[in-house]
Amino acid sequence: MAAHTPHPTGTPEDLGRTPGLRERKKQQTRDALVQAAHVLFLGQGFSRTTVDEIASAVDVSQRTFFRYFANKDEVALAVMAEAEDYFIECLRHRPAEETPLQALRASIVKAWRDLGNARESGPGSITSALELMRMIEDAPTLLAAHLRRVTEQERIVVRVLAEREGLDPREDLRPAVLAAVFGSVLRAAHLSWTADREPEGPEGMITLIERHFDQLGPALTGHWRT
Amino acid sequence: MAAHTPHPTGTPEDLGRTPGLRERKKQQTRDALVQAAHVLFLGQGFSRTTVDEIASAVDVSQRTFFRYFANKDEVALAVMAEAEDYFIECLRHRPAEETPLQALRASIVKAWRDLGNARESGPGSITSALELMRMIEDAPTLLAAHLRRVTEQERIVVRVLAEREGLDPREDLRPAVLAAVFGSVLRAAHLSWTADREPEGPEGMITLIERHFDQLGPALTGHWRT
DNA sequence: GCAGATTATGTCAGTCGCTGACATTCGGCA
DNA sequence: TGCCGAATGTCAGCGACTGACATAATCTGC
Repeated sequence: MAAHTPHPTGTPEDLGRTPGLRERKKQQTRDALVQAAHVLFLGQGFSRTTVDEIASAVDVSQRTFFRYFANKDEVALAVMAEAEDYFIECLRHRPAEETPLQALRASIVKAWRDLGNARESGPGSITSALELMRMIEDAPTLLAAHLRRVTEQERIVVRVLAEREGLDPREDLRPAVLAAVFGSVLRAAHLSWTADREPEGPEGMITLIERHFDQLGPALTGHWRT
Repeated sequence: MAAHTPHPTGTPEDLGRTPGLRERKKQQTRDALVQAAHVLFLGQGFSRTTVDEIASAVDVSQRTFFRYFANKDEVALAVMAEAEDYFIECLRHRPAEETPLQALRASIVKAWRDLGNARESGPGSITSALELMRMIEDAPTLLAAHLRRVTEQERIVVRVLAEREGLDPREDLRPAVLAAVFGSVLRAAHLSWTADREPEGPEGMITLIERHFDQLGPALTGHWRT
């Protein structure tokens, strides 16, 4: 809103900083679409909200909506997508001394915590993402789309892990296996979250994730009956 | 076609064995739909096949198709659904001495092997299921639907494991975690299968699954660089 | 066998998600 | 100011899916 840059085409360091009016307006309508969709979804449910409603709430045509988002699912998952990207960023900057599993666990906890401390409310807030997760579970197509996104993220995790440890993911199966296991533990934690319906915020989610990670060893080894 | 039962309402043991003409015809058209869909999908791709085509190939109305299958994805995944059910059956009959992880691994191997040895070809054959898996990967909505099915299966696995070991899955997280890990290892193996494009049949898939399971321990523990 | 209750199926109209094609408007830039 | 390209609107259309109602087929008791 408050533009602090007087000259549109200014000093060299302005390159990429002030993206120009056109770019700003695009980002603006994109954010507006996400926000409007979010409000409508939480208000009246995902399936009972039509794309036309979202579009006309922002006063753009339906066609324009589909130029920003490939489908209705995408606008719903846009908020979570940011969080996922941030997690990847965290993973890339973990110290090399950590084991791969430690690095993954530390990254996801850091990602949740940072995002939780950052914006408290608004369209991109973490509480919004948590509300979204509840919604996902009872919208079949949305859940499906979300799972697909998760698997795409897993592929990235495989690549990052392989780079980090300096090995070829096609020869060594460990990156793929660990990425898959990591993703599945997270999903189990998420399911637990939506099922138990604990009202705590991001910190509640973090402890849930930690609890599930702690069960990884016990779940895999030996008999369970004492 | 050749009716060997002279009396429609026959002996007591006929109850549930001969489901009546109506029920038989239903099963018949259902099978025909699955088969026709399968042929069309593999021939011209999933997205380029319309429901109308499938329906008219079996000479029923589109509306009837949707009374058998909730959506286009479902008819594509119908074949794999049988295999999944059989796996659950295998898991239920594993000896109690095995650890949960051993039981899961043995069940999936047995399921693939039995189904591989059973019907060599036909609409419900295992080779069909393998062909399907290739198709799933490049049909976004289909992949999404498949992933959703997988998570539903995981919930069942959680229940079976909890019963088997006699504990409450809401208190003890191990069933949920192990089920999730198991599912993720399988998905990694499946991805590997579709990526490497090894032409071997069910046995190839089995060895792939075993190889991935063998990497579970190594992937989770310690550093990877020697 | 035969009415009458059930149940599967067909037909039709309609909604919604999504896409291609073309015209129009608006920001970027000389 | 005037041109270029990008963003948007409009329109027509396809395909997945659904509700409502009519029709035809099975099943049931007699």
